[in-house]
Amino acid sequence: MATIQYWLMKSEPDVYSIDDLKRDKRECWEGVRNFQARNFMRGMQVGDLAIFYHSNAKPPGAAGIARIARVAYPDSTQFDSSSKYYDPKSTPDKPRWSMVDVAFVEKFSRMVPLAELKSDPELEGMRVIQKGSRLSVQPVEKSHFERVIALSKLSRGAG
DNA sequence: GCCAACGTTGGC
DNA sequence: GCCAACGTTGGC
Repeated sequence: MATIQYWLMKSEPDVYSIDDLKRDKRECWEGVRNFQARNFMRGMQVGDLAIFYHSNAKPPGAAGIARIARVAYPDSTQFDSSSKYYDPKSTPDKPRWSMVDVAFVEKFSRMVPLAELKSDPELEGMRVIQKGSRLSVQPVEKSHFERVIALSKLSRGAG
């Protein structure tokens, strides 16, 4: 059995939240328009786990867990001129952008705010807590992934 | 709303 | 290939 990889995927909850994924159970992760983030998605395997992160939220933070349900395939919105994700430089025979499908795993009983991720010594070096980090899809170390889950199970201030 | 960070584009 | 201009992300 292959070792699974761990990821963090950002979404603005006003656009698509962990509650939306809980309702939908499974959804395609459309709209990634950054090459580095796209390349990370192309490295994902079915069964990989991702922290579902709420960006541009009050407060921003880790909101739950999703599982990769389908490996990367062309993002159809890039060919749709009515979509805000339309990319006129992309053609169906040479698609620029990919997406994966993600499935709902869990919504944290307590979302872990970014400020708390930043203040946790065990999460030192995690990409999402670095100043100016804009990457919307990023790999996460297993120890960091497990630590975020552990934090979600603590009541604030406990421990 | 502000603005720092940083990715992309395009002129040269 | 350089780099300035521009657009976007995203915390605060």
